[in-house]
Amino acid sequence: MVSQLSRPSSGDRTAPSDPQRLLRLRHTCAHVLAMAVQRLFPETRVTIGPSTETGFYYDFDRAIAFTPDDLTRIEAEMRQIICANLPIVRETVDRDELRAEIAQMHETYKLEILDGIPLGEPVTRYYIGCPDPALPPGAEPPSLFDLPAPGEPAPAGTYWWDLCAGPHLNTTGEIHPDAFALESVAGAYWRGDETKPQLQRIYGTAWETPEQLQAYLQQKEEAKRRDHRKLGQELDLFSIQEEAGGGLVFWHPKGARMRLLIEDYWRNAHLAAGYDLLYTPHIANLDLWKTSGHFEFYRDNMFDSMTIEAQQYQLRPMNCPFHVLTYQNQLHSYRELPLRWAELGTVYRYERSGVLHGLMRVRGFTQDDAHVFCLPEQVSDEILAVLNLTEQVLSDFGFTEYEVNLSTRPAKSVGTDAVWDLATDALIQALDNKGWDYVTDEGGGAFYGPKIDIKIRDAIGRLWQCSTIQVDFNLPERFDLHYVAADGSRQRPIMIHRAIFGSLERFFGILVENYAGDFPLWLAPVQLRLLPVSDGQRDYANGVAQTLKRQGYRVEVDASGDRLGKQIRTAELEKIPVVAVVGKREVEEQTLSVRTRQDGDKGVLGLTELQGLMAQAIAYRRRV
RNA sequence: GCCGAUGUGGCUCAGUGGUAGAGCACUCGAUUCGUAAUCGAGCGGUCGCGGGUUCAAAUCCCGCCAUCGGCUCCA
Repeated sequence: MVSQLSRPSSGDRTAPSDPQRLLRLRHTCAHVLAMAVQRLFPETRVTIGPSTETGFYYDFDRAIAFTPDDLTRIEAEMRQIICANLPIVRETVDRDELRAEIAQMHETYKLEILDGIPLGEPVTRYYIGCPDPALPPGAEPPSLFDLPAPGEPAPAGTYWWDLCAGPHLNTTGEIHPDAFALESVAGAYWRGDETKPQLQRIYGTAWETPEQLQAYLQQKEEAKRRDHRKLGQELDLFSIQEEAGGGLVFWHPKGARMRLLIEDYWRNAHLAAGYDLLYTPHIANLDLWKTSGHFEFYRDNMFDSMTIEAQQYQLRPMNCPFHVLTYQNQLHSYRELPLRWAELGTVYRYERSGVLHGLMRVRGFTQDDAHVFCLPEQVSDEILAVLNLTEQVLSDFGFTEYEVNLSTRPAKSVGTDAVWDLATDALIQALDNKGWDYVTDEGGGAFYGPKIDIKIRDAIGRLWQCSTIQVDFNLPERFDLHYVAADGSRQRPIMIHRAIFGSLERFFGILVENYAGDFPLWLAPVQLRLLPVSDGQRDYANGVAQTLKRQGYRVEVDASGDRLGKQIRTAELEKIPVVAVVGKREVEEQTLSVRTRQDGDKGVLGLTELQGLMAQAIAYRRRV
């Protein structure tokens, strides 16, 4: 057996960094993790352990839960294995022999994996360490706890193996012992299927160098610093309260002020882009949802219906049927189309308790929804117009980098293939006209039609899904919508669903994280705070505040009576963009000592200079 | 929903079977002060909720709720 093995060269941690090597390194880390776990907890059964974007994980089946202490021990064991610089050896094996061997080890998951490998494909295993031919199969190999010093050969027979297609590093020593870390343990279903047994997943992160690991950990800290749930609390923007229930958002005055600014911007942008606005109810007769198909296809996400005078009513999970009813309310000529109707429509969806997450995943939220009813020949241009509007809106909020997905027909869906092809082609044509690159997500569409999803990249490089554009041939059919064509015949309009923010709640959360709570001046809930040095300047400060408020600025006067240093500290902690100190000198000279968050002390300014500074930042949607 | 962890004043956290604590915030008093915390006093919690064990429960056990990290799902 040993003769078939290809021996690796010695450990090499200085190899040039390339993406393929990083994948191998992470995959090898997963194996080292599994080896460490099985050495420490021999009753554990192994499953799979791939690399991830930042590291690796391995799923284990073990009756007892791993504790944080266990992770520390496992990590130490991994470091032993790495420092022992054990060879990693690939072996092509006979399927039936391996099956017998695995069966004897009671590694049932591995057996399932083995049987899932198509006949004719080679079956390989990867050793860590070198199997000792003298050691009978299944026998306990020597302990790794008394490994030799790094660089010296490991004792013969110290090994572990995993059924695996690879590829891997050549030795465990190629992993830098200070460039990996175990991160967390979590539940995960076998094969990602919630009807299958739940396993314990240990997550780790791994990099080429300790510096890269540190950079990653810093990035994680940075994300924690920007967490909208933390900042939402600290800046008093919103809350989610246990008494009311999970996933239901309370907008506090400052958050509500920002939301109003966002909504105002949105309304103006839509009116300018040829949209009309609608307001429609939050509940409707259940029959409406049966007609629309939601009751059949979306029921899992709908709250239970309620009975009102022997009729069933349904809290809405989507706005589209209401816009359809509005369309249906009268006969439309082809001359009227396209009709573009937008609504900040609040919807309620049942989400399983475990998935709720701050503002990003809630049970009640407001979509910036719109539906375009148009002629078939208008579809492509209308989608292009939506893409343009989306780009304009997102970039005004500071997002200029996008990743675009085209999602095609899912398994659970309505309509004929021909109709789906037509809709998908219209989306592709619009994307081509816009000149945007996109990736296709096969089967990722809504049940009623294909869609374009736009993800935005935030200040620290993360992607967030916001905008969505969907072509729908289904609802017009179900509701028997029509328009009167030039020849007097009745024809079916095509419906485009679209949202730019997606959900106001989620978009707001993304804004908070993108700006880390340091909002551009046009969005800041409080733009300017005046700080009186002592009580004698309070009247002057109030007068200045009044003047600016009348001009539409959001201004406060610090009424705490604290000393100046404390007032500045408080304003900094609240991330107020501009503060103006008012002392005796300023009152005498009718000036203000201005300090901005970005630039610090701006010196003494007159009122008009301050207005100019602020007006410019607002006009350019900049931070100040 | 599932796995694991967590839940103590408005906020951040200490307290592991024996009379509930600190800092900040808040209120009051003194100070009227010049660019990131003035000093002092006071108010404030049936320790997430419900049940159980015990002479005695924030602490141990059970159930539920919420939050956090994941899985599945998703705006």
